Amino acid sequence: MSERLPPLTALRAFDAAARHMSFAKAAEELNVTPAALSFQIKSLEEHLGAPLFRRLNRAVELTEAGMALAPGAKDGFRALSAAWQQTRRVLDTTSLTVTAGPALTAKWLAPRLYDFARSHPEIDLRFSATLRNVDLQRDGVDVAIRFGYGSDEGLVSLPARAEWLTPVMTPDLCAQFPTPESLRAAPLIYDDSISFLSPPCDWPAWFKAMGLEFTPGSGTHFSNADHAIDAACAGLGVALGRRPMIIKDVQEGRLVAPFKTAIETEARFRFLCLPASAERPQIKAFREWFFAEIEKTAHMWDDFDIIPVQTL
Amino acid sequence: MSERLPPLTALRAFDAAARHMSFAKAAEELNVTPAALSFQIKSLEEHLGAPLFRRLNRAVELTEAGMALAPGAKDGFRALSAAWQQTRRVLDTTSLTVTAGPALTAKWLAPRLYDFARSHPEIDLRFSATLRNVDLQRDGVDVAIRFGYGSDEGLVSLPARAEWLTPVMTPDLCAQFPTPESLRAAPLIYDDSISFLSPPCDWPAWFKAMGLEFTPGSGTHFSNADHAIDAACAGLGVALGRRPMIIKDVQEGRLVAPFKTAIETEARFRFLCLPASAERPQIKAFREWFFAEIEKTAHMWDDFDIIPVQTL
DNA sequence: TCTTCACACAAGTAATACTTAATTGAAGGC
DNA sequence: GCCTTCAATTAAGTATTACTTGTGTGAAGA
Repeated sequence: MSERLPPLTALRAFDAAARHMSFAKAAEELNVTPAALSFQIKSLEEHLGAPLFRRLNRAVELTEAGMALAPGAKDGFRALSAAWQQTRRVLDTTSLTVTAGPALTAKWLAPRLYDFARSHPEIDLRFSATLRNVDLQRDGVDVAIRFGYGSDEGLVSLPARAEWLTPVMTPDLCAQFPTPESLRAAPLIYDDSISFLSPPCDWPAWFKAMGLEFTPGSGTHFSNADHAIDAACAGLGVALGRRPMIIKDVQEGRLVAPFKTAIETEARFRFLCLPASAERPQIKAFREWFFAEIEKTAHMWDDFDIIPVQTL
Repeated sequence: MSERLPPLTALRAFDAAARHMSFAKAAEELNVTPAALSFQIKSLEEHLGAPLFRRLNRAVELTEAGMALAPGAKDGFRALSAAWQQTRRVLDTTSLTVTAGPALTAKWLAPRLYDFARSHPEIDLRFSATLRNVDLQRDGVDVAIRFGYGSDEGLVSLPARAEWLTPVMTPDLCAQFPTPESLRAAPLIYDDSISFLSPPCDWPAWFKAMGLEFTPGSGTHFSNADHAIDAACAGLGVALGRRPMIIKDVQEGRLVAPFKTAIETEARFRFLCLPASAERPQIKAFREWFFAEIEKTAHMWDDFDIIPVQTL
């Protein structure tokens, strides 16, 4: 093995050409003329002592050697590029991009974010509500708040408080169904966004926790947790609401949570960021605000019986 | 984020400097003068708009930004380097480096390799017997033959025939201990190199397979399988031998395997190579020879009862 | 205090990368 | 079958980048 590495510009030219399978497109990506790119590839092939591309009529294809080089080159440059982007981001102490699911955004984050923005006017806050599990590195997102059991390989992952569910409804509806037993006759609202939980955290689980027989009947299903809660606010029925989703509506009297029993799941919200970003000032500020904000309302549920769903 | 990537030579200079934490040593690695390297780092810092190193009296240390960049840069260049080396190796159709454990080498491979070398005179064969699990990519090894249950992430892994164990001893000793029952009084040889197997494949397991009571007494222990077999050849006692380890000595009459019952483990020998190497001619030739060689002697054990150890 | 060590700077030079412009060679429309 | 178009190549000239030599600076250690 003569040397550790060939000329890097030539290698980058090869990477672009292999990804596009076209010298012209690769040249465009690198902002050079096709001639320059052709020359780079040629010089790399001379360096190696064998062709990397087979030149066809109006296309190119990789040789054996090219096929051996292409994936590693792609990975290598991707790693370098990611590292560089991350370095640029570390230097940026003003902007902060946060992503979270639509339900948490609507019911918990959005009403509170104004408070954060006001106490940190130097931070340029950008927000992206999506269900898609974004790639922090690739998508230029600094912080993600995600719900689930969490397998956050390679990320800093800080779990929030335990998550549990309790029935909520309008005060009017509560007058009609004042007891857990009577609830079985009430119109029930199902939140399908947490149907992935195992063991399940749904109406059957809650009734079981109360020691009540329950045969699932019909009910209204919503794919988003915030829609389920909104439906409950509108008096459509009784929803099984998660702590962060119901807190605002309960505080402001639109909903009541009359039965002081909740079922707890092991799934939680987690605060996620890249390790290299964990101590950046704006991220530290957001993290501290986020967890402080959760603690602020923790006392509200002191009189609840919390029953872990896996013990049912 | 202005551009995708900074000048690559500058980035490589940074990588070397960060790995050595010294501009002088980095310059030496890249075969340039310290001045050139210093200039490269400076240009990279200008590109970024912030310093990457903090210049101390007679040392340098990474800044926040430098610490963000260094690991990614290291990974990136390592990936590129590995890809390049692999590409060079793909072009080499003459040399072949094989590694295996000392026991398989002594008892199975070494006696047969001459045959392979003779029928492939064009291949420059290099052999490395070690227990260490070498990294094919890093250590420039083309093929590894390893024993175990196999978790060969990222490698082409071809399992050999099922592996089983049966008692072997010298003919003289066999006259003294002609039956499985009598074996309990015989001097037993233990091969500790397979003590990691689960469920265990040792003397208690074999006697259990025979339906015999057995209380483990003393015995001679060897850390290498080949030493255990050698001891059996010397008449020291009865060893529980694996198929590839005993075949030569049984064929040539030094040992006999009188009890036609063997215990089978799920662990096997695997033929391992890098995916990019799988179709290189010399590796293909070696692979085909290896598996054909195993088949050659498969008939020898046709009259054996093979009892999977996990059913015991 | 003097020496040594590690890096920085400046000027000049060597090497490399890139552009423009013309060329080849084959596919596809007419 | 001819012409057009497309993709890559080649050659010559130019711009840019990378490197060397030589000198300078500041601090640690003898």
